Amino acid sequence: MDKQANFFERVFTVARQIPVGRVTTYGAIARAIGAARSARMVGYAMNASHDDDTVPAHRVVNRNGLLTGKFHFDGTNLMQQLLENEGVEVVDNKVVNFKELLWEPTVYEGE
DNA sequence: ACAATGACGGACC
DNA sequence: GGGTCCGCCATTG
Repeated sequence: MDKQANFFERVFTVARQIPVGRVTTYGAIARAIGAARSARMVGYAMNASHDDDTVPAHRVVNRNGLLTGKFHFDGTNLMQQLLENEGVEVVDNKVVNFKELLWEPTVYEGE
């Protein structure tokens, strides 16, 4: 469990650094925590983020800029609503100007 | 310990 | 350009 919390904690730490009105990808976060090939785990960690409301999981999308995780939120379009609320335009479950809004997290150098 | 799964990503067709 | 398959790696059954 400790290990798990550690892994998720890395993801949460980086996710919290995502500026408002900006988005990032699972792969970007994965690299930031030193697990470039664990992009799926990032999404998995996001699933656990429900326990931590300090993690803006709605700002995390896949490499396509598609709101893949929107289905995991309470509402069907809750994720989109949150993004639009922050100024991120979303159309067809996809982030508009995704490339421009894409924010690359800094490498989390814990310890 | 083994097999299946998954909020991804890249390679391949 | 679009659809499909495989690989990654931690979590869960």
